[in-house]
Amino acid sequence: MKLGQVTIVDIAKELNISPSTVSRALKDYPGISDETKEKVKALAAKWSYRPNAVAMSLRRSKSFTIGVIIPEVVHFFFSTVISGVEEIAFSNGYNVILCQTNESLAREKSSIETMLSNQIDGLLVSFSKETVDFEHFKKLIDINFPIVFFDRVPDLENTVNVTVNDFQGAFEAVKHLIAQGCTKIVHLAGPKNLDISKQRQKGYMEALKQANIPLNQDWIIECPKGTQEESFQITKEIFEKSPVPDGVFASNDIAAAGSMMALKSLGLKIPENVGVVGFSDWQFSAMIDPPLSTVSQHGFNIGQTATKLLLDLIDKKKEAITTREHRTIVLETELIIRQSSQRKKF
Amino acid sequence: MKLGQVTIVDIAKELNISPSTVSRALKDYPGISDETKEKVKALAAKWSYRPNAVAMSLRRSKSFTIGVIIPEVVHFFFSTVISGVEEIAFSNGYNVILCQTNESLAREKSSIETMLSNQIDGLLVSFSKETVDFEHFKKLIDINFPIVFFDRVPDLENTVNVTVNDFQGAFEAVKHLIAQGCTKIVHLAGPKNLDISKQRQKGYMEALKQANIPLNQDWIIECPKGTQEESFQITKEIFEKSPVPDGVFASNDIAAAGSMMALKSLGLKIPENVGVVGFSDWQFSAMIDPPLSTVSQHGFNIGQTATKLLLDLIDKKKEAITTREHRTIVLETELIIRQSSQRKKF
DNA sequence: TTGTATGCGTTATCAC
DNA sequence: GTGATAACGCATACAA
Repeated sequence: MKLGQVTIVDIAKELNISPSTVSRALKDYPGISDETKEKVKALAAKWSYRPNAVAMSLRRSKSFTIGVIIPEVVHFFFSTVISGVEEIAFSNGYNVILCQTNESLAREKSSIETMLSNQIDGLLVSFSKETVDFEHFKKLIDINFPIVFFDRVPDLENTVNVTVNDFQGAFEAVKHLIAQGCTKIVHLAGPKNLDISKQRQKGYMEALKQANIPLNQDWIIECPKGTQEESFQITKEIFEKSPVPDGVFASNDIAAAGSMMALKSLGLKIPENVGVVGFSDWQFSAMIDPPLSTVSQHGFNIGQTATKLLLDLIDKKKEAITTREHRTIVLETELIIRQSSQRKKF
Repeated sequence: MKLGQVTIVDIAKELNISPSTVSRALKDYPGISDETKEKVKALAAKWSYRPNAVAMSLRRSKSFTIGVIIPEVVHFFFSTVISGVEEIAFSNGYNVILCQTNESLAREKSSIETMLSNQIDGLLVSFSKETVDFEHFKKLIDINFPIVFFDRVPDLENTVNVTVNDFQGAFEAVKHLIAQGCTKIVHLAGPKNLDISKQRQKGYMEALKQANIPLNQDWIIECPKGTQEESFQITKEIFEKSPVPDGVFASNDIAAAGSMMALKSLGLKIPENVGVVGFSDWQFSAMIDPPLSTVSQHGFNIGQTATKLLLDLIDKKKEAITTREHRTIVLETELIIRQSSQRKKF
């Protein structure tokens, strides 16, 4: 019984055969006698031989590892996505190596470098809020490196993206608020440099337009940080002015929750005085008071879809199919109506 | 300008020097002329040379990668831990490769195999609820493989563990409930095979004992799944019987939330009729109605601490210090008092 | 059916 | 100061 890592050579020596025979026996190559196979496999099992994936990576120029770059792990949506990624990757024999950027561009760049150094076969990215220039991604795309963007997608050519229909999701959320009798609806918008923020804002505007409600630019407020405190503050300021709004559409649930706290502190009732809808369906959203209506993005599904696409790209690359197509998969959102917006029942 | 991966050999050829010289120049080895260094570094930069970490791993038998095994990514506590792990790993030049077991033992085993195959330098583990036999870990510990357990720690010798003081946390939570006037306190316990569950239950019992409150075994109910639905159901059943309890101490916040919903549905007021305290301080806990009192575990800190310990173990192994010590770092918890348990103010 | 030789990219150890 | 060589563990083209 050997200590530490047993190699193919150890087995070969013990059985007085060549390493290549061992290698072939272990992989059921045709043209190896059953007897040899048996012997090799038995000893491999006995010594609990474990192939060295690093050596295989080097030899075959393939690591069976994909990298995932996300802004933050501690973010319900992203952790859901990771879960989906991990699921598909694992069942296809791939490993997942993870880096969070903490919304920093510098960290994003260095993480990518490290991952490339580690010979990842492909990359899954949701870039940071600081990322406005996409050169570091463009370089990879130009050399046809498999990469799939999700949720936050760049304005670049020849990319493969997975997003949800943010426009439609926002549109329906606001349409719902209007149907519930809201006419003065504030939009707590996300960071301006993210396309998802723009789309959600567009959806908001389109819903107002279709209902012939005039747009009040003062009621579109950017929440760059997206924290509760921020939206708490912003909501307070707006609702202390006149005219007082009767609806809030927040671009994420955390902002919505902060907003709800502010409304409560002002003595306003939800949904009677103000209807509120968020975005993302965080885990807490069903549990707060009142339960928050929101737009679900199905993060698990995004993760799965993005990973499947990435594995496709990796396979295609292997087959030397170099025609790279630009593709964006848009998954549908789902409006989840809870109490925070149900004014018609009250 | 070369396409694809540039190697040390490419640079050597271009400059008509040997690969070893290039290697040394890049790492500022003594005994290389400044001129050569300049030339090499310039070309490396120009061609954006990126060292092949896989080749280095093979050569040096060190991958600068650590594996993390957790039950679920979509679990606020664990995602917080990951965040801490990633932080320390990254700043020490290590990569993090992640596998979730989904609470399955089979998956736990195969994940570990894969990671070992990938030559990880160390392992961070919080094992699955199914894991009652620790042979697969024992094997690793016996060969002195660097491994640190966190949160859920095994009953094995010579392990390095990071936990929080679950006993003390539970003790203080229940003591607080008693101080708030609760005398009939139910305990929604965690899975029996986890030490953390046992500790929390002990803390619960000790607090009762010190207050001379007789223990009612019927009021310790195991919630093996830990879902909201489960604790909702269990709570309903208990509170429909007589005598009706006036306090709930749940071994996690999700269970507490489910319990609170059940209480509300029974027309009971929180905290007036029933005081509730949870465990873990999930993100949603401050936002539900009423805000949930809970015991914070400081997951980020756990992740950081465990990773630091692991890197220590890895370094020690390198130095061939083989005296393995058994060590358990116990981090303190923090009782966070919110409305769900504040009966004295009402 | 099996063995030999070579190379994946890097670096430590000699040698010059 | 620099170069040649071997080795990390494995897979495979080519021999036998």
